[in-house]
Amino acid sequence: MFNDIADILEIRGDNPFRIRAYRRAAQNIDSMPKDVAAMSLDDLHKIPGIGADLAAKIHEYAQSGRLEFFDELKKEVPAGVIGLLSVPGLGPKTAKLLFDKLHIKDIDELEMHAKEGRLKGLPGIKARTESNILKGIAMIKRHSGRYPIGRMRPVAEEFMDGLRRGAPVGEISVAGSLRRWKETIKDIDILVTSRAPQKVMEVFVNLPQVKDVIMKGPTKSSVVTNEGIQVDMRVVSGDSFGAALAYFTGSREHNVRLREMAVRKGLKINEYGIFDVKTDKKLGGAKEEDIYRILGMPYIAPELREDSGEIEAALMGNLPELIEIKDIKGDLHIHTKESDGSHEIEELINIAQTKGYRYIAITDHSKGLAVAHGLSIERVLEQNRKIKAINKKLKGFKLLSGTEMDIKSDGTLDYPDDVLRQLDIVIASIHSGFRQAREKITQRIVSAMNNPYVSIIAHPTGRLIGERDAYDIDMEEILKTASETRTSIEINAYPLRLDLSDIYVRKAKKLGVSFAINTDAHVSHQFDYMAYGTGTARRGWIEKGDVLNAAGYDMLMKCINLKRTEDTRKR
DNA sequence: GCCGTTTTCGGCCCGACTGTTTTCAGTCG
Repeated sequence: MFNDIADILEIRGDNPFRIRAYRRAAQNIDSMPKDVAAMSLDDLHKIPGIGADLAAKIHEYAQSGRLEFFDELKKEVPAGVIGLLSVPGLGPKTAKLLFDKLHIKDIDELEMHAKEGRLKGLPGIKARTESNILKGIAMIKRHSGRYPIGRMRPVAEEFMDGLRRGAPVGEISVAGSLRRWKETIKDIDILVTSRAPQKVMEVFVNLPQVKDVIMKGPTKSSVVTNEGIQVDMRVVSGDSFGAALAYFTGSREHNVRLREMAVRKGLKINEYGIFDVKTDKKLGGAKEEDIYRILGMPYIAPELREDSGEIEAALMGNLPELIEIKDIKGDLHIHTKESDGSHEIEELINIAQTKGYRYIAITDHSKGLAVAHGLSIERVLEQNRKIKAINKKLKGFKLLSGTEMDIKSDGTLDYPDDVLRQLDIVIASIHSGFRQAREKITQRIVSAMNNPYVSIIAHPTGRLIGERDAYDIDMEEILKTASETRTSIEINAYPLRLDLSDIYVRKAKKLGVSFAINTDAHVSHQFDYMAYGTGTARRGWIEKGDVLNAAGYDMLMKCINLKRTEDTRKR
């Protein structure tokens, strides 16, 4: 709602800083793990960017379900006019013009007018603008919104390969939200250094996967792929690479904070470097670290750059030592041919060893998940025996016998304790009853965590990004129970899941929860999904010590057995 | 509309590209 208000204020031509205040508040609320509707006025006021006025507005909406200010604004500018802003190249000034002069109230009306050539002749609009608007409308009709990161990474890699092969590039890097490992990505940002920017641009806009060129200048170009994905590229010289990377990686909010700090110190930051304002002398910019160092801070990892406390932490020397992919010692959630995977155990061991892992857990589905050929008690015990036999032959590598046990829709577990006891590790997860009431689903997971043999809750919210919403659970209750019962929460690295999500990961960490970062691999190449898992973990400020499968084998087994022997079950 | 070891009033990040303009506004990131 605050974003909509900001849009309307923008169309009205209101004070830009007031508009920014609404946007900043919206962004900060969006990244809150807590429901702001349940917060007191005092607590609301503590959220950065929310002062007396916005706190009162949130409160008003939480109490009455309405916001009078918003209702009043909508009388001035109909909701559909806000929608016009989603057309690329069409901003608030044009939206206002179209609404005032032609009474265009939504995208359909805009398309009609444009097709009939009735936009031409308005001040500042000629044939070119009209056709650009039509192109923009066609584009948002094809696809609007964001793509899951798993879809975007490979596209970015293709572009970078194409540039490396065909263009005179030095350094090359993804930037933007892709580099920050956000779970969904709007467009791909690529930064390169080159002494021949024009040449790079020519190669870029002529890559085979490019369908349309949105803009093309000497240092900055944007294209759209055949699939409708926008790719922005920026070329700078080597001595500006760091500054440009920082600028282009964002987030916008993080950059604004840095630049504000710079201004107070008599400095200026842009994509070319960090400068002394008075002398215009360049103080740095070849490396990202320059910017942070000159502002008096340690380097802040891209995943943290959301203006959600990382700058304060950096200034205080309290930044986390984020987990890295090389810290991962094994994958604890893997399927074999026995259920719905593609490989035999022996093949999986080979793949794991090439990854440098010290152990993996074999966790096929349990009997309740018949569609995935879940293992009967007999089959899982047979697999357990087989794993123990293989283990004897392995050197410097351990195989854990496990299961991804279904938490059935009535809340019971799919295997009895005397079966679970024989396995090395038990993951529990939900595959049915997604639409049950909040208390019911929460209770299913809580009671699974209260079982001493359940070490990990896999994909705890069941969401599939862009396809299926999370089921309705009381996350607070689940994270609290996880912490109390020494149950790890999975960060499922499957790119469509990324479940637990970054915001909750950070909250869980504050509650003392431990994590397992697992790929849920069903086929060999999915072992590579681990990077998405660590990316999400890093966005949640996770350190090596928070992660079960960053521990060595002995410590891992110690953690699992601690819960088993302690028996924290509520009786 | 927010915010303050420079300020409770007066600031609030910075630059590239496009299309329409004869010098710049609008849009975007």
